[in-house]
Amino acid sequence: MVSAAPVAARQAPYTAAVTPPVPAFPFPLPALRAALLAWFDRTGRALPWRAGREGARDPYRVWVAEILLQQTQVVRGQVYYDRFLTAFPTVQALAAAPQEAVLKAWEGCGYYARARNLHRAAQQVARNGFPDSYDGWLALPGVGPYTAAAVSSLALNEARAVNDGNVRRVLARLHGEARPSPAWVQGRADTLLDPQRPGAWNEAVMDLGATVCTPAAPRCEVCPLRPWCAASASGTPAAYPAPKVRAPVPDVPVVAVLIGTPQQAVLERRTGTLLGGLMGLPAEPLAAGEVPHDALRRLCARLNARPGPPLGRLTHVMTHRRITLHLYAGQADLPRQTVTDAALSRLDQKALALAAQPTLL
DNA sequence: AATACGGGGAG
DNA sequence: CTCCCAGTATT
Repeated sequence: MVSAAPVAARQAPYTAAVTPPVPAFPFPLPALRAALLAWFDRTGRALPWRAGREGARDPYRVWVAEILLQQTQVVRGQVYYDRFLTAFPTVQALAAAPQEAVLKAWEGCGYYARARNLHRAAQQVARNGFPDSYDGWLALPGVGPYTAAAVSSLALNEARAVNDGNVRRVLARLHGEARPSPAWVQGRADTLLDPQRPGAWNEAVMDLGATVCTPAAPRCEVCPLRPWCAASASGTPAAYPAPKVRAPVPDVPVVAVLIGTPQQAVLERRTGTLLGGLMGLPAEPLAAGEVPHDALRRLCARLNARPGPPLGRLTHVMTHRRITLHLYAGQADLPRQTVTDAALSRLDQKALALAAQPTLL
């Protein structure tokens, strides 16, 4: 029912400081804004990072929360938020901490580049002070268009519209758009944003998406935007937006070795983008057609260790990998670490738990 | 425009 | 099982 707004030719996606031209806007903007903000003022969630005056929140707390909440549901982010703020109450404390301590606080939360970038950015902020604009925030590592809009609207009262999964779904349904492009969503969000209360508006749209305009079974009966919603009128609101096509998840066999005990073990620091910076049991992916025991010999040769008996097998699903880990014992005269002191991925936590329960399987 | 990047909740 | 989550960096 609604045609996509034309995108300005040279405008970079995501950075839409300028609203793309919108043809005849289909809603009465003041009434729609008033309806959603009234709903938000009545039923908005009381979350720990929402303390402080509207539009003048503590930038450090807002920032940490927004990084933690990237691709992470609020209930889970809240646990890590409390843990992280206790460990690093100020940006100075975060900047002064070693990376291992930061990753330990992030342990199990996933997407560990968030923690590495946040730590690096904190060192810039401790030196230069907090950015005073959307563009300043955007320049920090780990801060993209979403986070820059969130922090600048919530802490600086800057009129910037966030574009996250909630906003995408709410606007796709409101307009009846099945395949909203990022630029389309940003344009609509910019138009809708209440410039008088940008922070509250952003939180209101996200709250609506999280609690009412949910992916599978939206509760249109209680939605303050129902009078204007094309998807609700269609009778099948859950059909908007259409599901994203996802690449199949490959199966990746891996061999790992436990040298020592599940409590005191030889650990390696992972490098690269996958689990980079975390510690873990020495491990190697199997080559094509290789059997686990041959990979174990290769791994042990690298470590100068002697291969031992199998301890078990486990599977671990990540977003884009399904790992089958074959765990063996090994012997070597190498320094061990107390595993509870190290920052480990869930995969390594599972492997150590498996080794501690050798009767299973 | 596609892909890599964790882990878990909800249906 | 599938789909999604207060996204970002890299290609």
